[in-house]
Amino acid sequence: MKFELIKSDVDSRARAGVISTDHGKIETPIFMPVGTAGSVKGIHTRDLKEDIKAQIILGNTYHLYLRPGLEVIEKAGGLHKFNRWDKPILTDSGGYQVFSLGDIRKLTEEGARFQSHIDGSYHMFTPENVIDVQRSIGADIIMAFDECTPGDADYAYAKKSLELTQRWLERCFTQFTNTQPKYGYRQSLFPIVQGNTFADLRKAAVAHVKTFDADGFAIGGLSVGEPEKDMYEMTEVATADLPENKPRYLMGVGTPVNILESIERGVDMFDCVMPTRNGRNGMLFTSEGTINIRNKKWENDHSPIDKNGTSFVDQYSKAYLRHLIISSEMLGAQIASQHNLAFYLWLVKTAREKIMEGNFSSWKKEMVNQLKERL
RNA sequence: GUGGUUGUAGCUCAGUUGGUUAGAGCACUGGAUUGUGGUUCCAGGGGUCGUGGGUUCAAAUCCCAUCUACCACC
Repeated sequence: MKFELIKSDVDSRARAGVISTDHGKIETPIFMPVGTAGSVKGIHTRDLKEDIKAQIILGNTYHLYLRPGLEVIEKAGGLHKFNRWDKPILTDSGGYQVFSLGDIRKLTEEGARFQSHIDGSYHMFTPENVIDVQRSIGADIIMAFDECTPGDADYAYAKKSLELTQRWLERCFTQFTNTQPKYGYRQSLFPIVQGNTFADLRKAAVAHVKTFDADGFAIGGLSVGEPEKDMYEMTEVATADLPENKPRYLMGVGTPVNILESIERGVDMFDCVMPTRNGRNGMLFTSEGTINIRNKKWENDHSPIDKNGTSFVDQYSKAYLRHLIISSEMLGAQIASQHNLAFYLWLVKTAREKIMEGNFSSWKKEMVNQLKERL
């Protein structure tokens, strides 16, 4: 994998670049739709490509490992063949699931023991086997196994946790170096910067990850309950010291405003469940603000969902989409997800254009105000 | 016609030996959701307790009448 920095903004740390993988190029800044179990819920790959214009999607190690399991994916020839998505894929390592499924985990130096949410069976993730699993899934970008601390963790816990994540990172890279891709194309391993909301820990974490010859770097442990202000501060602390010539991936973020603020702070890659999960529950993001389509005021509004939208689904009326969502019709979740993803991809594409034109900052300021509106 | 059962929120139902301001789930109206368990959480509105009498300090609860729906019998 290769990253080329095309243009740096004059007024901020915002950047435009291109990532080249064996499955094609990714123009940054980019948003990556989340496809947990090998599918972006409710969206065909055709629409993902042609309508939403996604350039890379996520898969989830935790979920794919539990179901369908590695044997099936290997027999399919890897995830790209299995789900018929021939562009780049990134897999999350499962570190976040260990955190978010908190009740059923046990962390040790060796790794994380957890119980399947599907059948209650016991499993162990270690830095080594998480790399192996991601070799089997075959994503272009794979993530290190880390511990993601909750937003309100105290300093002592954050420090102890960071040190564990750092030891795990060493083991991830050792395993990565000692193994080969299974399907004939290259894979890149991204370390993850932890350190919670403590600037000195974040700085130490960045210094540590830079000692590895990685193709890109992720910032994790944010948007997990900490104040928004802390999230921006920690992002700045991280991007200040990360290598200029490698992409930065802010994990799990976020709202459209979060994304613009983070692009301004030097982030190149994003993923978030918000456009799909919140979409399924009736929350729509548009260039004019946020809509809760369940609200009664849309009951008889027969205007398009988003008159400025780029997706064909934007032609459906608000009243119809409200009816579908309230009736729990599958099509409602599909339309809302597709609209939101198309909007997110439009947002980062436009941000990139503005960076290229050299007027990102003024556009971003205006856009952020508009995005905060509730319609 | 006779006997029995039933009636409490939009729906399905709780409601103790009579005892504060009659509850729940779903639905409805708002809000939340950030490296996805097709969610989950928070808040709110809404009831002449079928109707009319009676007993009692006090009735959704006990008594009488009446209406409604259903069941059985004639």
